Amino acid sequence: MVEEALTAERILEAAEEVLRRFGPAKATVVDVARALGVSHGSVYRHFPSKTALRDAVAERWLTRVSKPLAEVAAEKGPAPERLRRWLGLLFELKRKKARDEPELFATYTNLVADARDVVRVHVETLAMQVARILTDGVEQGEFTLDDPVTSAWAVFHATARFHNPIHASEWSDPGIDAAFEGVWSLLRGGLGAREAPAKARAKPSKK
Amino acid sequence: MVEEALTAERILEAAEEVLRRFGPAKATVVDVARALGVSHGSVYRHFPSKTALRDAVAERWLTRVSKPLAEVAAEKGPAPERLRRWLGLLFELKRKKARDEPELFATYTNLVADARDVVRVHVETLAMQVARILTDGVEQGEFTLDDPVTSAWAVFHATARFHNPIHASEWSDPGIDAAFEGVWSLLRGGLGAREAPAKARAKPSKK
DNA sequence: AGACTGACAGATGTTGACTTTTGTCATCGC
DNA sequence: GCGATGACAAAAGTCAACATCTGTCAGTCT
Repeated sequence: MVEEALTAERILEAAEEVLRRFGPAKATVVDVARALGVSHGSVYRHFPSKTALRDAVAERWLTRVSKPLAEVAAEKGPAPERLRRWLGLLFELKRKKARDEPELFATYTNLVADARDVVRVHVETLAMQVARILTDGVEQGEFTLDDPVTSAWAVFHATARFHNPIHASEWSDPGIDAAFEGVWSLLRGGLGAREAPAKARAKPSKK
Repeated sequence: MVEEALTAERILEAAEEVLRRFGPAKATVVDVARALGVSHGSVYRHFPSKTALRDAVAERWLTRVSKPLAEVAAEKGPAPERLRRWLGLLFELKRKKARDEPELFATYTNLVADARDVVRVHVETLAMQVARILTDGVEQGEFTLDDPVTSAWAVFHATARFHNPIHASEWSDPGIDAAFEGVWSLLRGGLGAREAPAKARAKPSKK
């Protein structure tokens, strides 16, 4: 009988399923191995530690968050509206994960608390997406900014309440959407947002 | 021999000292009573529960935070500079507390996690101080705002990273002051900050 | 009579013996 | 030889017996 080869990919799928079922507190490497019908020693042939396995699961999962955001960031339209949609989508995605996949979300929250590398990379990816939108906006004359990267981080910090899982318990507060509106409107002003001048549409003027 | 009467005030002092020594996890009502040389039953004559006692200690402590801030909020000078100083002082005070009084700070962090009333009042007090500065700024023609109270809350949410104790572990990061600068500069723009027009100094124009 | 006590019940926390889990590695089978 | 195994040591987690703590109240002292 042909057994399917044990690959990192298959382990990740099984691990995600096990995490989804038992949560980060109860899921063990033995559970993952059992789901695959192998010994737990075999899992250690593909991942150096349980932590590495958990990080890898989280990384896949975080990529599924940042991919739709990357699409928005790469759009061509007006930057202020795009940034608004991007931030709204980020908040919406995180909230949805927290609601619909509480066990995987708990795994992510643990990673954030540990300040693990996966999270740093994820956050940097997102900040660079914001920076891209801001740069577009500056080129299109819609934003007034000295340094889009610094501003991108500032936007990220200022909206922490709406995407950092440490604040997840506040996401069901009744006033949270109004709070988001308030912060957004402050940020839009802080970025010097205005209608793109018609001339800038055709060809951005120098500097 | 004349024993000093057992008052709520004396209990609070002893409780604060006990909390400072043992932290919120280890301090007991019996410890507080022992420090005062009375039975723990007597403490319950003045506070209905351990929680109420802890809240009362935290309230005293939080007042010591918000009082110097209230002084800054009540100053007369230019509002943008005043807001900047107010936010900087808030951040500085919280960081100092976290560094110098870790046990009392842990008590406060627990209260925040429990979403207790004392904290809600503290946060509302602070937001109203911000609102006051913003209102002054609008009257002096230094800010452009539809609704200073909404903006005050937005400022508060956007700066959560720099005063919410849930983020205390990030306050020793090397980049934290730069992050604060970045967020501040975004906020200042978002408030429509500008030099106060000379005419406004004498008498604010209507609306 | 009112402030305080101390014994008490139920809730909460601690301890330590025991179980499970993580991670390693010599060995196996294809 | 390569991937997998399973026996093993060390680390971490469980759980029940035990200890402490919270909150109450009948009763003492002044």
